[in-house]
Amino acid sequence: MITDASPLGRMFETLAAHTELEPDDRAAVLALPHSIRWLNPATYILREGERSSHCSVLLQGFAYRHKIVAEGARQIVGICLPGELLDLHAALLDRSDENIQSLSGVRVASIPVDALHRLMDSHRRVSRAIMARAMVEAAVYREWMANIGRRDARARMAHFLCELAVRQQAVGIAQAKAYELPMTQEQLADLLGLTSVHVNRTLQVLEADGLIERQRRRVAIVDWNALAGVGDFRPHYLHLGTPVEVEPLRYYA
Amino acid sequence: MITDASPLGRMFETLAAHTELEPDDRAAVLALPHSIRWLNPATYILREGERSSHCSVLLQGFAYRHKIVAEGARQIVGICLPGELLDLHAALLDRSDENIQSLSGVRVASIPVDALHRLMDSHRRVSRAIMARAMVEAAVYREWMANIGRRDARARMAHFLCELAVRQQAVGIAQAKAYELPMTQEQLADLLGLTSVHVNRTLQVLEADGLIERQRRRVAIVDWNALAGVGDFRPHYLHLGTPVEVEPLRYYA
DNA sequence: CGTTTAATTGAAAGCAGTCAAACTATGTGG
DNA sequence: CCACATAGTTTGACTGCTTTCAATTAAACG
Repeated sequence: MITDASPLGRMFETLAAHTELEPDDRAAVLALPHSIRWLNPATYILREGERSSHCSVLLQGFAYRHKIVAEGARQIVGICLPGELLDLHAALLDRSDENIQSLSGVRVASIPVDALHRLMDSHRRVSRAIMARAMVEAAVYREWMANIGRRDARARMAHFLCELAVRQQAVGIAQAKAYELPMTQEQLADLLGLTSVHVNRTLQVLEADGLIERQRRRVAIVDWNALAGVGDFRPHYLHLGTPVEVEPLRYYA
Repeated sequence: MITDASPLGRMFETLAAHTELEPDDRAAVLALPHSIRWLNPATYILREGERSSHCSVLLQGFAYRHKIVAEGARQIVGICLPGELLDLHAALLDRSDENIQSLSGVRVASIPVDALHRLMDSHRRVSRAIMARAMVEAAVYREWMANIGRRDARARMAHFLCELAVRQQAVGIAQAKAYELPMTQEQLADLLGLTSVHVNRTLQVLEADGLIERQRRRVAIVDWNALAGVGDFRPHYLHLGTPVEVEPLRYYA
């Protein structure tokens, strides 16, 4: 439960999800200097090639990571949810190799890189927690690679829908029975390594088969077990200590 | 130049490549308790689902990370070169979500997780260096995702061949003019999200076009610029401070 | 409301997959 | 040193999932 009013509270919860943290760790995280911005949808938070002196924490809304390859094709390489530290690599490497862009309207906190380094130097458990988060992020990258490289369109889509459901529930922003999918079909296509036309057809098949229902930008997973089966979805790679309870999702409760 | 005889010397060099480290950092890394094993090709170093109390450092030879999806299809999600810390996630998360297997015969050092934690707690620069390496690893994951998701077979293969050339040169194990590709075409296929049949045909085309030459398990990049062009290869995502000099590679000369 | 953006549909083409067989190394034991 | 076994590479014919191209419909927006 996130009962905390501090902007960075959710970030702390995210860190504490994988590593045991103490009250003084919490105090140190919440005490990080930061400035908060509201950004419109589709705003760049970080650009490829950019050098930056601040790290961004996503407080509210969704963001995504993407890369542009030759001929302008785009691959979305990650979806970011509230509580996540978006660009730790900015603190540790030279220039960014990816773009990060808001998907919805977002609230973002900027933390000076120096402050983050001081925090990690002084609080070993926090440092470890941040590292653990980075490990989870890498695990998700690996799973996506397997998803794109070795599953067909139907399975890819099913897998992604399951992942997003679980992750949204894990941070407590899914309404349990259905969730928001704040993406166009073109974005979904760029995420799954497909074309938007094929994404459209794939979604229709999943709906026709009674696995999901769609309504605007919302998705309801009608038959969780079937969808997870189709997508070969096993959530262990998300490293959520206690498996999140994933009950069948429905529009109509 | 790696003029160091200590087994962990190469690991230190790898860490120092992205973060400035001091002599006492070096001493601390080299002082890590460890045991060394020789492993045959195709030996598992880590298995999915496994919990482990040690971290492995690859000292010599090649290894690869992979995941198995439904119906037994395999996706290779990473190639590991000497000097790399293979399974930091073992130290920070519960169970492994991937398999790590030797490609060639390898020499591996096992370091107790506790010792690694103590090192990171006491040496902030080393801790930062390890984190930076993890960031680079993640950057490679992202690039591979873009490679698999948004490039055709020809470009995918070209990109991978370029990456491996640069990375091998970066750790000083490529003979500059040509390098070892210690993989079967089936493994290449599982890495690129293709079939072995198509990998075979793709390699033949690259050779016929005069971009590469093949001989056993060795590859020679005949026309670097052309190959990098075909593969849309830009090495910035490898975050090698000073760009590695990549001269055209040839067998002869 | 008109305008723009996103979703949907149909038909045709193509890149890569599948299946099966032949060929080439490499290695082993007699 | 050769016969056989095994693993990996190569080739051909055919199939098919996904893309491409184009046009239409629906939704979102100011």
